[in-house]
Order: sequence, then structure tokens, then C-alpha cells
Amino acid sequence: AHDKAIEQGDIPVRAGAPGRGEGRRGGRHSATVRDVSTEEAPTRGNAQRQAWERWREYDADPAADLPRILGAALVAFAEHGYHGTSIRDVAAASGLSVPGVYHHFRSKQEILRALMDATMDELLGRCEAALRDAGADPAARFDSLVESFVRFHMFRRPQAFVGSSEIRSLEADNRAAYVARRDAAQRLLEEAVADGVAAGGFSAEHPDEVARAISSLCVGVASWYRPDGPLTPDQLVQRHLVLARRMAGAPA
Amino acid sequence: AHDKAIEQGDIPVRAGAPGRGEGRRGGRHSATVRDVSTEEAPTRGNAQRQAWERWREYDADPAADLPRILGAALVAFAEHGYHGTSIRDVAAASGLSVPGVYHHFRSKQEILRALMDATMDELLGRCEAALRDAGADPAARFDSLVESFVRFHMFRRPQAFVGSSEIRSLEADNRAAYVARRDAAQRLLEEAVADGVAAGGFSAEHPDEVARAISSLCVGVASWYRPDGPLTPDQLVQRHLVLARRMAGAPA
DNA sequence: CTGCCTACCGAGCGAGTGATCGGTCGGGGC
DNA sequence: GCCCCGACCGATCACTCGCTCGGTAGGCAG
Repeated sequence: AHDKAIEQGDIPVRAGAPGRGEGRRGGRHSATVRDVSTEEAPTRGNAQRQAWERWREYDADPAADLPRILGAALVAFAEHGYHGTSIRDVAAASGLSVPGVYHHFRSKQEILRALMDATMDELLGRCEAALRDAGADPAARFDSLVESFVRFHMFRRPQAFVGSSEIRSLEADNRAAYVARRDAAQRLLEEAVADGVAAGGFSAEHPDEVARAISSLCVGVASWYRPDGPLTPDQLVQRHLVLARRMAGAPA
Repeated sequence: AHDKAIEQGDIPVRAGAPGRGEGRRGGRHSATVRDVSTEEAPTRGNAQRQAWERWREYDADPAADLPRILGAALVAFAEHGYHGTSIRDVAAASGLSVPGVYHHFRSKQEILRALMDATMDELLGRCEAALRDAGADPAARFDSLVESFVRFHMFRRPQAFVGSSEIRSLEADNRAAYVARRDAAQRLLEEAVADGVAAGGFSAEHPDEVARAISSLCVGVASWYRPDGPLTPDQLVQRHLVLARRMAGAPA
């Protein structure tokens, strides 16, 4: 009943792309990506603390209960939305009973929170890694950042979709924390464009709006992209890079 | 309790813009915009037929029950989503009882359907009007169409937002009909880009993807644009026109 | 006046919601 | 052996959901 597991595994890097070529050396994720969470330590009750601390077994044992709950919730939230999904849906899809789910999460809201926090953890981690690996040239940093954005929205499609469409379903506190981190990611893009204008020969008149446009493009990718489409991921990334460069007025 | 009415009234046209300068001559809408509905006549039950046939009183009497229901539903759907909104929410916000709402609509789903159909009626109508008024020059047609898209997503923000975020909440039949009309609008954009490439000096290599990118930009506008932002609508439209032209490789 | 229609409302239906209760069961410590 | 604890389940809580029933108030035709 729960054949669709949460999408996991590395996001492939363009063949011959600059940057880290190690692939999946140590594990299924580079530790740097998992560890960037600047999130405060969980201060809530027992169940939530456990869920967070055991989050890593996600990679180690994708058949464990917790990742199956999160995977089932992710698929269901992406398809029917948070309010359109019942705890019973999640329980059934993850092969548990309703109390079984509540053993791992204190509430339905905590499931959404865990999902969206994990999404932002990975996005921010990959953005920072992309900038770290890109060197000092503003144009290269812009390219690297945009590419990591596009790839994330392609290969973490349900996460990215839920991450943008269910913000309104987060309770006030969770929403504020999430939006702050989303804005931080947005700021990385804005800086990359601004640096390109200042020192990279970009001609954009309004860097922040270019950055916002690139974000919109990526959100769109998460909405319509299908892995079985006619284009290879690399092609799609390249074409979006071209569009982004054009909007930023980057030299060809 | 229901101070926020459904947004209505003309979408302002850029000062000095080419095209129809009549403004709001005869009524609050040019009839052409209202009349483009290619939708089949309602075939359902009595309540729904009445709702459709009385849809025009929307303009004539915004204090009437039907527009107030639709306005309340629009605001609520935009804020909390379809599944996050109860009929009781809509009833309370429109000053009616629950059976009062059901007197006008056969089901909650029909409210969503009416909202989304009306949205697409207006979008398609404005697109066709924009093309009709733009003349024959491919670049001018492209500009006119993109501008009407951007303006629609700015001035019908909740409609556009619900129209893109609640597709999944439509039942299969309604969704198919809606998506078909959305795709028709998308095709207008694709043709405008393709014509620009064929005869307008555009340099885009992949017109359909440029069209999709422009759509994504517009959807984004409906998400983040606030009327009290720092930019005037005209400025915002102009800047998005620039971005769209750049992506399409239109000559400066 | 009666009869009938539209336009609503108070009350309530069955189903389903998020969440909890008191359990059961297996495994590890001692 | 015994006990405890994590992991889970069946049953059920109070509540809300979309929707409907039977009614009423007012206008209008005859």
C-alpha cells in the first residue's frame, strides 16, 4: 500500500560539472549537507525529541517506522494537501495504526514541521555547499547557486512543493521560523545577483527582482517537472541556467 | 465580519499604454471580457443553474448573497485552502446560515468550481482582448499578452492564487475542464513566443520553456505581490516585461 | 383572502476528524 | 525469575465536517 517511499539519495550533479566530484563517497549524503541545520534543538516533549534525534536513521534504515511515516505524509501532503490528508491516511500508508503514528509525533502539525524543517535543512545545506565549491568568481557563484536551486526543486520535487504550498498550514510559530529560513535562502540568491552586478558584469537593473524571478522559476519546476519527461535533468538545468543568466543580464 | 469583499472592478491599464483607452465606459467591465466564457451551459440541478445565470448580478449588486458567498469563499480558500475552509466559515463570513449557502450552491465543490471557472473566464477574455488590440507585430503581441498576464496576476491575486493552488481540490471532471482551459491560455503564450522567434527577431531557443517560465513568474507574482508594496503596479509590470523579453531573447 | 414560490434558518444527521486511553507484547537489565 | 520500558494497537473520546430536513417569512398571482 505504501510503495512510494520518500525520495531520498543524492541529487545527481551534472556530468563534468565543476565542484565536488566525490559522488556518494561516505554515505548516501555528504555529512555537510545533513549537518547544516542551524535549527534550535527541539525543546518540546518526548516524542518530538526522539523523532528529531532519530531522524538520521532515515538514511540508515528507510524501512523503519519514522521515515515511513514521514514519507507517507510527504506523498499525501503533496497530493492532497495538509488539510486534505488525515492522520488515518498517513497511518494506513505507513502501515501503522493511528496511535502508532502518535507514538512518533506529538501531533499532525509536528509531522508537517519535521518535513518542512528537513526540506529547508537540505536546501540551505546544498546552497552553502554550492557557494563553497564555486570559488570567488561572481558569475561562477551565481551559476553554481542557481544550479543547486534548480536541481533541488527537480530532485526533491514533493519536498519543494510541500515546502512552498503548505506554509499557510504551519502554525504561527513554525511558520515564522520556516519563513525566516526561506528568506535566508532567498537572500543568498539576491547576493549572488548583486555580486554579479557589482563585479561580474551582470546588467540587471533590479537584482532582488531577478532573484525573486529565479525563485519563482524553481517553484514552477517543482510543480510541473516529471522525471519521465522528454528532457534529461541536465538539459533542463542548463536551460534554466540560460534563462536565469538572461534575466540577470549575465554576459554570454 | 466580512469586510474583505471579493476583488472586483477593472484591472487598470498602464497609463498611456497602447490599446483600448476607453477605461470603464459602459460598466465596470467591458462586456467582451465577461462574455468570453466558452463554458458549456450548466447542466446540473436547479441551484447550480441559478447560480450561473445570476452570476452577472455580481457586478450589479455586490451586496447580494451570491457574490458575498463567492467573495467569502475566495478569501477563505486563498488563506486557508479549500480543505482548510469549512462551509460554516464561508457561511459566517458571508452573513448567511449554512442552509443559506446551500440554497445557492449544491455543494462546497460547486463553489470552488464557480470561482475557478470565473477566474479562467476573465483570464482568457483579457488575453484574447490583449491580442486583439495588439495588432500584427509579433513583438507587440508578445508584450501585450505578457502585460495582461502580469496585470491579471497582480489585480486578481486571490483568484489567480486559488486558481493555481486548488486545482488538486477539484474533482476529476471539473479539474479536467479547468486544466484544459489553463492549457489554452498557456498555448497563447507559447504561440506569442514562437511567433516572436519566427518573425519578431526573438532569439529564444526553446519557446515553450520560455512561455512556461513566464507563467511561473506570473504565478509567483500572485503569491508575493502586495498592493501596498514599494512599487507601483506600472513599475512592476514594466520590470516583468523586461524579464520576459530577456528570457525570450527579444530585441531591446 | 388563498396558494404558491423563492429565500432563507434552526436543528440535526451520519461520517469522519485529531487525539487519547488503557492496554498488550517482546526484549534487555539484573 | 522478575520488572521495566519502548513500541505499538483496539476502542473510544469530544468535536467538526458536508449536507439535509422541516419549517417560516415575505412577495406576488389569482
